[in-house]
Parts: sequence; structure tokens; C-alpha cells
Amino acid sequence: MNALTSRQQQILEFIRQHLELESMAPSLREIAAHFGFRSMTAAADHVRALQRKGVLETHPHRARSLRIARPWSPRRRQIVDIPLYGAIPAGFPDSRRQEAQGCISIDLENLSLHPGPRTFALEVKGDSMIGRHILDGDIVVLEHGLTPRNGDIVAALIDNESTLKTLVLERGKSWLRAENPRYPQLIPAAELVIQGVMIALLRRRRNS
Amino acid sequence: MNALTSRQQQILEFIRQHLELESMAPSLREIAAHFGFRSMTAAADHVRALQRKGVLETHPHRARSLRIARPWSPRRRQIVDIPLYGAIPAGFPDSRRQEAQGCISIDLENLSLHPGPRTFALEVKGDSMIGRHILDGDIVVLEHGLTPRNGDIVAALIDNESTLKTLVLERGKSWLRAENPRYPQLIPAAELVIQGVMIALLRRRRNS
DNA sequence: GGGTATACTGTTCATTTGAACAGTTTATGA
DNA sequence: TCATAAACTGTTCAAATGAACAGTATACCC
Repeated sequence: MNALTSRQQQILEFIRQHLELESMAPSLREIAAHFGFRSMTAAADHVRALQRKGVLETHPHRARSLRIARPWSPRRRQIVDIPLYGAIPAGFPDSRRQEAQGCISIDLENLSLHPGPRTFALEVKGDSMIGRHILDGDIVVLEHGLTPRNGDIVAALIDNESTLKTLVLERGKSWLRAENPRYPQLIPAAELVIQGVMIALLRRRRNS
Repeated sequence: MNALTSRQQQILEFIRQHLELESMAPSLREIAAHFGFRSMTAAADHVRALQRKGVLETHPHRARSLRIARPWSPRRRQIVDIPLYGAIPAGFPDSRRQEAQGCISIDLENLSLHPGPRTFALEVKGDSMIGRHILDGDIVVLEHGLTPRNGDIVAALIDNESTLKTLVLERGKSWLRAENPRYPQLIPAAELVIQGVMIALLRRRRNS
């Protein structure tokens, strides 16, 4: 079932090398050309067989979409750099590395999510979220554009500063519950810019 | 010369993440779609600018041939797998992956530590450490053999089970303060096996 | 012998895609 | 004020590409 024929291993190896060297998958015609096939259907057949055996994955109808399936992938760690901001000034984070204070890298499997360019991190300042067990200095990973659920912790823009709040869904409306006493208990969510929904939290031992 | 505009950095970041997540570059139309451009020329302009500034390379006339130029290419991060245990039965964790329930991977720079074979992780069960803002389901990263400081959270072996406690240094002696009411408030540290000192905590959004 | 998998040739078609052309708008510096 | 760059809209074209269809030949298993 899983046994690859010698030819299939050659094809797989070529795809693997092409991915590594050129950082893009070969097209079917390039595979055919490399092996001297006069028809690209030969390459397509092999790719289909490798897919059937589970070692290759493709995104249908997309050019150069071949990739090695996870279990056979050489421990390809899906780790994404997430920009870490002190504060997010405007409506949506820029993902500018220069402005980011740093980067955190988290393994995807742990988060069971797919960080996109809209994932970012904030360092928590103050104890305003201590009611939700988030401490000063904690790093909060957020995703912009994620649909928040009741009770989720979100970052909202207040006074040109990113502030963490709890989202409350009540009577079909969404409110933001502030743990910070400087602001009213409930704010209609529509009045504020929701910058992101918290998807993870990272706390480090104090270095002092 | 090399200064990227904020928009260009966004584009670059999107390409970088697309490359990493899908192991293929986005097409110009995908870039345009992601940023809401109604014309793909906008995306093409940005890509051209990034090429001119030397951070992107392409293979002309090839689909999805974008790649990050060498100097800006993502540096290899030092990432260490830390075994995740449900509980540590014996005096010291074996670091045997077979017995681990899973692995978490964390970037070293973030933790500013040197994970060795003595670093491990535990999933917290119950709310016994809620007084220190550690919740049920949190993952605690610990290091064995680290000299604990006053107030550090440590894992101790009680009733053949790993339990988190707060270390208290008082009158030259070390005690373990249990947050769990089933055990006395203070236990002389010498009576227990300290399995590790907490160096980090990871909390994930609930999937339910 | 019949069925099936492998390993191809040869061709056509519809999409995907990069590239190019012709504009507009705004900001910035000379 | 002019020049330039950035950041777009809108359109067209040709090449690159995946997918499908119709075959051929060989080997292997039941």
C-alpha cells in the first residue's frame, strides 16, 4: 500500500529537492522534462500515485502546489514568527517588523491554529486583566478577524492604546467588559475597534 | 534604499507566511485578493518594488516563483522539543519521548534559557494553582535542577503525582506552600522531591 | 484468461498566472 | 511648481499550467 516503487521514489526525491533548492514545487511539465518524459501525463500519473499513497499533497487547480505530506515531511516545523508589539496604535496592526518590539515563535501544533499575517502578540502591561488570570508582563497572542465567542478575551483600541477586554454576548448584542476601573463596565462592541481575539498566552519566569 | 514602506512590509510578511504555511508562494492575484486590491497590478507593483529593494527574488514567467532573498531569508531558529507529560511518576522525568503525551516547541530566544534534557512540560489539572493565576489546562514548562528563588513555582512529587507548589524561602529554610487545601500549608522542601522549577507557561484558547 | 497496477505517448481544453499598458490619486522633496 | 515615488484601478494578452481523454505496453496476481 505504502510501498513506493523505485520510479516513484525518484519522482518524490526530485520534487523534494526542487522544493528545497528553489523553494517552489516543480510543475508537471518540469517533472516530465527532467525525467525525459515526452508526455506530462506520465508525470501527472506519478504525482497522482504519490498522492494516493499519501506522501504528496496538492491544492487542486493551483500551479506548483505540490508539497510533501506531513508525516513524510522532514520534520518540517510549522513555526511562525509573530510580531510582538508594545501597543497597536491604529485600527489594524501593520505587521511591520521594524516597529515590533520582537518576535515570538510558536509551534503550530500546540496552538492548533493557522497563524496568518493577522496574528500578532502584545505584552500585557498592568494588572487590569488579573480577573482573567492575565498578569503584568504576560504575552498575549491575538488574531485579527477571528470571530470571537462569548467570554473570549479581545484587544480593543481605547484612547489610541490596545486594551484587553472580555467579550460578552448578551441579548443578541456584544459588549466589552472592562476589567479596568477607569472605563465603564460594559461598552457596546460596535463603538470600539476590535483588534484581535486572544488565542494564546505565554508567561515567562521573571529574570530579575 | 532598503527602507521598506509599511505596505511593502505587509506584503512581504504575507508572502513570507504564505511560503511557510503552504510551502508555496502566493500568486499575484492571491496577494491582491488578500489585501482587497481590485487590481492585481497593485500587487505586481509591490512585488516589483520588493525585488528592486532586493528582498524578493523571482523566476520570470514562472507561476508562484517568489522567494525571499538570501540575506533576508528566515534564519534557522533554534527550537527545542520539550516533552509534555501528564504526570511524572518517578523522582526525575526520563525525557523519554515515548512516555510523553506530546511535545511542545518553543523558540529559545523568547524564553532566554537553555532547554536541556532536563526541561519538560506538564499540563495543569484542576484549579489548585489559581491563586498564582495558573488555570486548568495550562501547560507549564519546568526545568529540573534549576536553583529556585523565593516565590518560584515548582513541581513536587506528592503521592506519586506531580503537584505544583510555591517555594517559600523563610528563615534560611525552604518551604513549599500548597495552594491545594488537601495538604498542609507549609511543607519542608527537604521532605519532597522537587522535580522542576517553572520557567514558562503556555495557555491556549479553548477549542470547545 | 481477466483484472489491476505501473509506466508511459500524444493531444486538447479551460484556468491560472505573469506581464504589460494606460490611467488616477496622494504625498514628498527639489 | 515640477518631478518622483507610492499605491492603487481596470483591462488585455500570451504563456504557463493542471486536468482530462484516448491510447499502448508490461508485469503480476488470482
